[in-house]
Order: sequence, then C-alpha cells, then structure tokens
Amino acid sequence: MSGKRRSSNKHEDVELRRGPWTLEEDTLLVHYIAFHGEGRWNLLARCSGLKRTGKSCRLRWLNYLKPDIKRGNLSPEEQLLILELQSKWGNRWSRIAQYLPGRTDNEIKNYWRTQVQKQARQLKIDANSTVFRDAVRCYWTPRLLEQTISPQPAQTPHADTAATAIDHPPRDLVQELFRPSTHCRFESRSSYELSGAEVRNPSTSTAQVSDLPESSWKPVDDLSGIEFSPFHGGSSDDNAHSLGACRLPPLTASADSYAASGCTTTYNNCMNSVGDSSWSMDELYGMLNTWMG
DNA sequence: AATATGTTCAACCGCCATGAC
DNA sequence: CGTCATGGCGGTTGAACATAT
Repeated sequence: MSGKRRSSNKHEDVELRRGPWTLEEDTLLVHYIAFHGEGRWNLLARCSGLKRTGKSCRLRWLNYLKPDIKRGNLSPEEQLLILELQSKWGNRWSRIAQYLPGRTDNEIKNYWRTQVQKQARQLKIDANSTVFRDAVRCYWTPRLLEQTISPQPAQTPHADTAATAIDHPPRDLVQELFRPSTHCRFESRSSYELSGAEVRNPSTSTAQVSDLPESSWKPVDDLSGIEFSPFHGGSSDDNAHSLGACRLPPLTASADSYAASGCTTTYNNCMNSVGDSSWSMDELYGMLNTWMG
C-alpha cells in the first residue's frame, strides 16, 4: 500500500508517499514538531523532508504520534460518554472527542462503526433510528453503568459487553433489559439506582413516587412478556422533573461514592460540562409507560 | 493446514469553512 | 467580490489480523 503519486503542486515535482508510516517518517515528524511546534502542516510537509502531504502529516500526528494519545480499549465510562453524546449530537466525532481526553475523533468513529453499528445491523435497525437509540439507552447504557459502578475484572476487549446478548428480537431485548440481574429500579423522580432488583409499577408513575411505600414496587421479572414498543415521546430538556441527578451516571451515587467505587469522575465532569441532559427521568417514565401500555 | 469470512483501525478522500490576497 | 491555500471534519477504504469452517 505504500504507493506514490505526483504532487499536485506544480511548483514541486515530488513523489509523495502514501500508506503506512515508517519509523523513520514518524521520527522525522516528531522531531520537527518538537522543534517547530504544531500547525502550518503544508509548510511542515515541505520543510521536514517528509514526502507526505500536510494533511497526511497532520493526521499522523493527531491520531497517532501526539504524546497525550491514549492507547488501549475504551473504558465503560468512555463508551457511555460516546453513546450519550452521539445520541445528543449525532456523528460530530471531533466534538465528541473533546470530551474524551486522549481519544481521537478517528478512534471514536471507528468504535461507533465497529461496535455500535454492528449491533444495529444485527438487530436490523437503522443505527440512527429512534428505536435503536432507545435500545442503546435502555439496554447498553445500564450495562455500562453497572460496569462503571462495579467494574467487571474480566471484561473482554472493547465493547463485548454490548455484544453479549443484544442479538435478539426486540421482545427479548426488553426482557433482557428488565431481568432481575439488571439491578435496575426507578426509585423516585430524583434518583434511579442500579443496586436494586425492582422496578416500580409504571401505572402509578404520575403519583409522587417518593411518597410510595417500598411495597408498591414490582419485581422486574413481573414485566416479562411485555411487547416492545419504542418510546418516542418525552423531552430531553431540563425541566422541573428532570433533575440533574437523572443524568448518567450520577444517578443516586454521590461524587464521593462514585469515586470510592474506583472510577474516575471523568464522566460526571464531562456530563456536567455538557449541560443539557438527554436522559431525564420523565423520559424513563415515559418509556416504561409506553411499553407497559 | 488451507481457505473463507469477519473485524479492526490507520490512512485516505472529498467536501467545506476560513482567511489572506 | 473572486480565487487560492490551508486545515478540519466525516465518510470510506483496504491491509493486517483474528476467527470460523
């Protein structure tokens, strides 16, 4: 793949290299930037002795050689952020990458295409559809949250957490979502925690939830057999009921307990700085109401 | 062991916005 | 204003590698 082609610049008749970068090229680029700094990529390409386009130099530096680039698999927190921000902003990879220090837009884009879109294909759902976004929110996100709060030591590389059982028809997807081991319950309008094994009966969702006794909660396995009916309503803006605590992943976890769980607070900080919540409690209730008919 | 198929991710491409002239 | 150079972005490609048959 190391083909060459003529420069399009009529003032220079240089054979431009393409394809994978060699160690020598990398060294040349790193040394040049160490001495002259970033930017002026075309000038860099001309003056550094690299037979590459400025664009190619820029890409190699930003996606691979830059010192603060993180290597390795995306953490559950990072995956959560990507899922959340992609649902909010769409394929604005560079913007999303700004909230994941050390990760490049290219890496995030690749993650989305290889991991997330793969699931959409298997479900035969358009990855940009509301149905799929709901599936991500309701199935994938809780799984990642579980890992975030109680990190699984033996996770396989990348997002295999998501690849486990999502290859089901929607009905199974929902049953899987609500199976007891999900440890998911809606406790009140201001909290949603993962440590329980129950979900409140949504038929009373208009009541003051926090006033309801624990006995009014229903075991999640009572919800088995419900038909999948994607949620289309709800609002994503903050209002009186969509409290800040409903944003992922603060949930009921305080910053201290969150940190004490061994996780960093990167996600919280990022979400707080992002501002507009896209996972309000109203949405969650609306979703359940729709499903439960 | 050989081949087919699937997955990953670095790199490229085209398009567009911006700024200098 | 128009033109050009440049850099940034999102979409796509394809070689390398992994896994299945």
